[in-house]
Amino acid sequence: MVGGPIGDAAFEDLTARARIRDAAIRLFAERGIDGTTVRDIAQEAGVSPGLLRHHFGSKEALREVCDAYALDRLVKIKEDLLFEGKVANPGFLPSVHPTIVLLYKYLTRALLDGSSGAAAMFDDMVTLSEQWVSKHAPAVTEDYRAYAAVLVGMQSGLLAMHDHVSRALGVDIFTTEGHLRMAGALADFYSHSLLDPEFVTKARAAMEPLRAPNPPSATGTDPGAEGA
Amino acid sequence: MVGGPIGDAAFEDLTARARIRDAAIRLFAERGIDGTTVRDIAQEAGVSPGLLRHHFGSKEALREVCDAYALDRLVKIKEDLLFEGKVANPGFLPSVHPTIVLLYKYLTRALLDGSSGAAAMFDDMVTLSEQWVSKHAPAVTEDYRAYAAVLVGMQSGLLAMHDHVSRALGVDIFTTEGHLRMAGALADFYSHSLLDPEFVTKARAAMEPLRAPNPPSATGTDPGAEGA
DNA sequence: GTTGGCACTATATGAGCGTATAGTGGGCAA
DNA sequence: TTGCCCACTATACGCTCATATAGTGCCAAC
Repeated sequence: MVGGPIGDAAFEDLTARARIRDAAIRLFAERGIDGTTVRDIAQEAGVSPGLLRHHFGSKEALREVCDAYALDRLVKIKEDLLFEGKVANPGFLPSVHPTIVLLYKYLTRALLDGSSGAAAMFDDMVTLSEQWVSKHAPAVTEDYRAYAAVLVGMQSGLLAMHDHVSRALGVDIFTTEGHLRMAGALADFYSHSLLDPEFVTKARAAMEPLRAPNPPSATGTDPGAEGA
Repeated sequence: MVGGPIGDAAFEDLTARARIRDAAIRLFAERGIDGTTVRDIAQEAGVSPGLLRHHFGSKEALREVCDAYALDRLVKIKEDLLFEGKVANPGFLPSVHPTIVLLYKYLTRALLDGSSGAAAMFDDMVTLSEQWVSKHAPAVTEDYRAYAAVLVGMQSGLLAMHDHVSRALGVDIFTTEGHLRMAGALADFYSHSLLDPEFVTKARAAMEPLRAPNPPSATGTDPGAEGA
């Protein structure tokens, strides 16, 4: 059993504690930690602010519970999908999809706001990617660790830029249509080389002098600069 | 003339207005908008909170001035580098590097905190990338807009994940050493195909059914999932 | 030398925050 | 019936924030 979507149904069937936790995850995901007040959470959960304190002690403690719960929940869903063979079950994926979207939004926020649990997840993902790349695509780089860190950083960063990417695309990337469009572009990205290897070799050589002990770094290949 | 680094020298030579603006850019970049108080800014600039109000009217107005200034400053520096031929001038790049790093940090924050100026910059970068890709690498995708949006989203998102990437790498990516390491991985990323095109074609086909009108999107290729 | 204006400071105000605590009501054991 | 526990509410405290306003001193114009 994976449990219902965090967002909606069976609202009054949940214990107040669970309602508070779910409301917190929703609001934290949408507005960030500092952008959410305990009063907001209490109102969203339909309880008094005092009850939140009664159950969780403090906002920070509630947040840690949310971190752990979101991480755990996402792992469980993925296990169900991969090991319980529920991918084959049509209707399972659509049923958990809203929850997955919410959890990704929450964890992305947690990454930006600085949560130790999310940071550990990030590190795990880097290590897993590192192993995957060195095993399945060993020729792409000589520095697996840096490659993996950049890969995971760009993936999670892309989600962090959700609003801007959606705006540029004209469609929310968390809708089916938007997600497919983004996934298609990502697939292109991973399966084609954007830059001429020769050009890259030259650029690398041009940067080489900076590796000398003293002077600060270059900006010519600075990420976030112009398109390429 | 590009002006001195925002961060440090000639502190007391600047007008109070400029000191306040520079202090705000520094603190906003480091702690975010909401994480910075007008008292912090005033103290950092060595003036009273009242003077900040006198010159800028409100925190939000100050922020807009900072947005415009940071954008303008970065454009000017890039123009100097590209069109004034100052790239050739050794010593120019190292002299402006700290400022560039600061401006990137600031604009990344502005993107995350939601500034209209930064959003416009993002859109411009997407459009520029779109044009560049369709002209110089037309074979990589059929959907230039989505490709460009993802490209820019990942680049800026990577900077947004600065702390986590640096931690995973064991070195701050805004130092020379860290930057070179990250740039190297990025170069690998852009010049080699990570995934087998055949595998991608299959994955794309597997996702195709979702394009049907109704059901929500899939998660099998969800970005931010495991390494690949 | 006086006046006017402006950069600047000190201090006040009111809202909103997290947190604290006293109180209430209903169900359950004895 | 009595007593007690516990989920839950109402209210208040202390703090910090952005913002507002009254006041000060310098400097240039006349």
